[in-house]
Amino acid sequence: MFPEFETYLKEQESLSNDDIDMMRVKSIEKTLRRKEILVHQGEVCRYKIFVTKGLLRSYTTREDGSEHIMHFSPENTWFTDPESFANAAPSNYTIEALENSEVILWTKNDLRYLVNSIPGLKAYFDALIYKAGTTLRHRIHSAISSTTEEKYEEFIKKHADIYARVPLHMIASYLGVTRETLSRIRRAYTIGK
Amino acid sequence: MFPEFETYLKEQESLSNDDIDMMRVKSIEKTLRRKEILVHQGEVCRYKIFVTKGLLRSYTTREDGSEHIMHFSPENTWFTDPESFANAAPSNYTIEALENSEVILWTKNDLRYLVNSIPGLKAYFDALIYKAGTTLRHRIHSAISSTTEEKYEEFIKKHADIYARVPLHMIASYLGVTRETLSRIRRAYTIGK
DNA sequence: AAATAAAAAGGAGAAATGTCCTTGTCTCGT
DNA sequence: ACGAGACAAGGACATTTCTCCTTTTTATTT
Repeated sequence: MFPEFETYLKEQESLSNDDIDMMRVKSIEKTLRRKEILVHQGEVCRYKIFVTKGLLRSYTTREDGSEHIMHFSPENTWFTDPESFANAAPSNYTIEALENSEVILWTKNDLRYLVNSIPGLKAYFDALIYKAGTTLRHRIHSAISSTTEEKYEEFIKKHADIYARVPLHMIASYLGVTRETLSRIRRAYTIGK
Repeated sequence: MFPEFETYLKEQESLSNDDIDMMRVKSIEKTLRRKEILVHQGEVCRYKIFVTKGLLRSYTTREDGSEHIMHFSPENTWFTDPESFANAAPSNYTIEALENSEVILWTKNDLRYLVNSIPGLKAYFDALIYKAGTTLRHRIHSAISSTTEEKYEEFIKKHADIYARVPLHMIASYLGVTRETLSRIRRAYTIGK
């Protein structure tokens, strides 16, 4: 579990073995079964998460029972609820494993310590935050300006890996439409080649 | 123009007069008339912008001529196109003054120099980026999970200042619906008190 | 102050989406 | 390997939104 993380991180950022060891000491390894929930809506998301294997999602449930998926996080990605994690506030989201997964966790305090101790780690996370911001802005622009068909088409192009691994109704939920609408879009889309 | 900025910034972050002077030296003051465009779609957004007076917006224009508003930036807020600014890439957005406005500009190089020279400035911008991220995530969640009426209601509550200053068709554009739809929502909303 | 432009509301029909339902297939867990 | 549950597709109808249009009101400019 940690070896996969080590391999990945060394590709991303040049870190010494000592640096990696510091991160290992503070890390918590966890195995999740499919459908297992890591953070329940209303709980504090105490961890920054690195997914070494499998796939997580975060979603909210409204009063009427409808689910709305905020994010998919496959292997070799970082994940958390930033608002809950940063402020130790109850999370609006449920974080669930969609496949049998393996994750590494760090608490906020430990992560702060690591960022202060390991040169380059702050810059690494800053770059990730910048990229995440780009993605968020793009998703907003798409939400307000694209047709459902365009959103679907972009999703399967940009997230072919996720598309192949999650049920369609979750893609519909991520895009903000019902599964029936997505089904209609797909019909028209496949016929139109 | 700069005095307003100085007043604002000193409230936000404890900076020495020397720090402020450094920022002043690198700053570019600019006055914009209503409807004047600061960055055209396709141009590089070379500046990080602080609005001391007035109101800016960023928007895209699609092939069919429809406009989609990404952001409103009133006085005492920072603004730029992060993707264009960071990478010196052509911007997808047009940045336009909606009122006669006054802005202060810094280039990327100058800002990098300032952030490296002024203690606390990096942390200040980091905090702004975090808050912006929270806003973006909230807007996405709203886009995929709220009804148009809920989006409208939230907008006028959270952005009462903007609501009072921009035409309704721009709010519709920001929310991702046509002005006719917004008009209908408002009718139902006002009747339902 | 008058002339011009912009903004808002509303109507009517078309298109898209949501809702509720059934059916057939697939998949997962035991 | 089997059975229960999840998933996908599609039909039918209701609702929402879009599109195109006119009319009235409000702002802006000269």
